[in-house]
Amino acid sequence: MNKSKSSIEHFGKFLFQLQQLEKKPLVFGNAGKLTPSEIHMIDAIGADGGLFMSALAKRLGVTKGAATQMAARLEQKQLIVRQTSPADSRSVLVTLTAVGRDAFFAHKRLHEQFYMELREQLDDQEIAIFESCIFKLTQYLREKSKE
Amino acid sequence: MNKSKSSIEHFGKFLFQLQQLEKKPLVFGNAGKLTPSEIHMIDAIGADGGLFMSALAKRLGVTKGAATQMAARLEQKQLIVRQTSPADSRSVLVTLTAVGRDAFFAHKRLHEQFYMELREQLDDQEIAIFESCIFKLTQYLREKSKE
DNA sequence: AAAAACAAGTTTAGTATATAAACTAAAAAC
DNA sequence: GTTTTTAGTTTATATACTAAACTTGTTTTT
Repeated sequence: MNKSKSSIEHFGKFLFQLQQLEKKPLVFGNAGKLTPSEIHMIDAIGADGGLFMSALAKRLGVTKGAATQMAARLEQKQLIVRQTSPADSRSVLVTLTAVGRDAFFAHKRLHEQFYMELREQLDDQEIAIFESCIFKLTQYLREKSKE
Repeated sequence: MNKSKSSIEHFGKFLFQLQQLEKKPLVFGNAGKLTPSEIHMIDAIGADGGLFMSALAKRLGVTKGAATQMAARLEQKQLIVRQTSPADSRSVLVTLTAVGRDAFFAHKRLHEQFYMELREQLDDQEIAIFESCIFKLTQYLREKSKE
């Protein structure tokens, strides 16, 4: 029980440390400084190759209104393009511009590099089990959120 | 390489899922609804048994100004007490009231219960290795942030 | 001991990010 | 063809934060 108490504290601290790393605006490629929320939206769009506003909002876990505002800002910065769908003129398809894609890849590389650094702290068996734990927990949380 | 690509995505998703869980205000004990930042400050104070404003700000990873504002709100809600130190009249010692402690313990129980749920998804070996990984990574990030 | 430097905390103005609710317009259902 | 649903936007408001100026109290320097 004492052991588990200490573990939960380490877990909490780990999450806190990760959060702190993503707090301040950073430069991504030649897109200039982007806030965490901005690059987060860029990332969601880039990972999908383009999506509609509703799907984007859902993926980011925010309301459609919030997504609209952020998308307006990114469009003004010329990192994304919004175009109404020919099939359904209510729908708005969001895609990255060349500069947006540049930011997307810069961010992706940064994350990959960071994740590799983390992996270097562990041995092969630890990596294998750690990653399988993450996968299981992700599945569990997904099921749980459906309830 | 394909395996590792998928792992980083699961890791990212896991962190996102955890973040989503702590987004909306919740009721803690008889302290009423508290926002994530409010309960976070309560947690930091309760875990220490009381601390000074600077230490509190540092622990939360925010500026002293931000800590002052949040503390003012929690004091108004009668969850904490601020008193100037007799040793150094510039320093302000922050402690929890009875209601604040109640919120602290309610939050702690919630976290413990959640962490137990996560553990139930894993077998004994996985738990042992997962927790040792978390510990190692926490240590690594701490060293890294000192640079 | 007086002046300068430093430290603890607060205040203020501004910014980022979000929600909720009212709204417009298009599509689907009946 | 009217009603309902869906997609997205707008607006007003709230939260949480920072940076910088500030006040007050404590050290340090000379």
